[in-house]
Amino acid sequence: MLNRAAAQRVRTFAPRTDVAREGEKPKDVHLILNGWACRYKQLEDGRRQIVSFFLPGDICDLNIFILREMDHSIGTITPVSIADLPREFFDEISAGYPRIATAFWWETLVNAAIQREWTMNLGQRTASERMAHLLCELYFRLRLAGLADDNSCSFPLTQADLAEATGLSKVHVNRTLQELRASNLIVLKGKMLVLPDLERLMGAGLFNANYLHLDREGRQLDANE
Amino acid sequence: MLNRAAAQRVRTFAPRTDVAREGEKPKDVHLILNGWACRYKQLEDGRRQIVSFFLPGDICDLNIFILREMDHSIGTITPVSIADLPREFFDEISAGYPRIATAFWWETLVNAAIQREWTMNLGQRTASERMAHLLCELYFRLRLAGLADDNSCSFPLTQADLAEATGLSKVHVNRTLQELRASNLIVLKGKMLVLPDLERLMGAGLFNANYLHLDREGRQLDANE
DNA sequence: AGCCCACAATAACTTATGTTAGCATGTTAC
DNA sequence: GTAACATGCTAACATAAGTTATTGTGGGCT
Repeated sequence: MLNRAAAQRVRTFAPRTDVAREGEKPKDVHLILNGWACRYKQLEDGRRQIVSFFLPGDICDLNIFILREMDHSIGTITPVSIADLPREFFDEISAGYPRIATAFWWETLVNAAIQREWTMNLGQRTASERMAHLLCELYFRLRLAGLADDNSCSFPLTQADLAEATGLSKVHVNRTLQELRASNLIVLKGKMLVLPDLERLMGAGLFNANYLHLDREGRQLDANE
Repeated sequence: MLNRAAAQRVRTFAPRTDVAREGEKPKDVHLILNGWACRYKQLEDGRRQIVSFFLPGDICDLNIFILREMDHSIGTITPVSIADLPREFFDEISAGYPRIATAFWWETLVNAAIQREWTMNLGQRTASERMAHLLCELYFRLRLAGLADDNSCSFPLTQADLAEATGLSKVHVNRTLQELRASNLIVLKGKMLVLPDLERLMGAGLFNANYLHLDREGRQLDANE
């Protein structure tokens, strides 16, 4: 179903380019087929915040076309291929396929939960907790998408990206990563992340996976674990 | 429609009590009829973050019952009355009332946008920008709900609440409020907030109302302005 | 009235994180 | 191979925000 719809229109983007910009009228819903992207917001003076990451399989803002204009931008991290799902696609589904419609609500609610957790992350966690937490989240999500090995995954984010996502300065991100390395919690080198002791990293980040709602019926079976 | 449904079951809560707790199975959707409430998350060591505020007319997490368990708690600030909307209510609506279903999507998407803006707020804005921004948001939302005068509104949050919402310490919240007072941007006393110069406060908070999506068809007419 | 308690205000001091700058390393293009 | 650029690393220093503690203030009880 999704695959058929996705076949309708696929576009590819170079790394570090915008897929959609704040202020534009949202048209289609985007399904990430491949690569990493992010949602970001920017202040007039240039300060940027990455507010979420999109991994393969993620859908950007279901039904976003109900709003008049984008309040954020979407940009790529790596090369990305995206399927554009038109409005009619969703109208059909909500009319005729209640189980799929429910799955869409699920996706929307989980994304909202992730956004809340980010709020918590930025508001309450220290730099190293925050970094550990973010790495855990990305690892879990990648694993769910079948894109992580037993304790490692590919990791295309630069320290500058991590800075924009965590609200820390680039220098402090570097310090924080050194600290996690020194504690043998991570091995991060050349776009590859290894987590030798996920349990301890989760502890260090006060990470509780409940907000990812991994327990949805049918979901658990798809995950590679 | 909403009113009829709301009549089904209304409960009242004392200030500073929980309406729902993290870990519980979500059952109904809550519609706030009266009073202020908030969504919050808590770390094992007690650190708390308020991740959003609920004002009268707000709906907490539409279709939340699709998830297996709550990943956050809902607590009251003031005395609150709440209507519980059962699952069947939403099933009926999405089956038979597409315009109302669309309105629900709108509510959901705007809440997501607010949550993103909070992420930005915590990640990039300084303490006083952050505080100014939060006050602007609450004022705009109250005005939309018909609960604000020309330049003032009732304001039941304590400095401790503001600290938990902004990720600042109580002491620093106090300092920050003093600073805003000294610049004649706010008058905050006895649960009443006056904004003598909204334009300047918005400037101080780098506040851009676009994320509230006040421009929805039909919405603008209801707002008291 | 007088007590209590939550809330607000300040002060003195500590610390986490930001800033600026310079250098090292790696990757891509020609 | 080497220029050019992006990314990563480190150091020295500056500052915003946190911490602890004390005092003030006002509203609600009995």
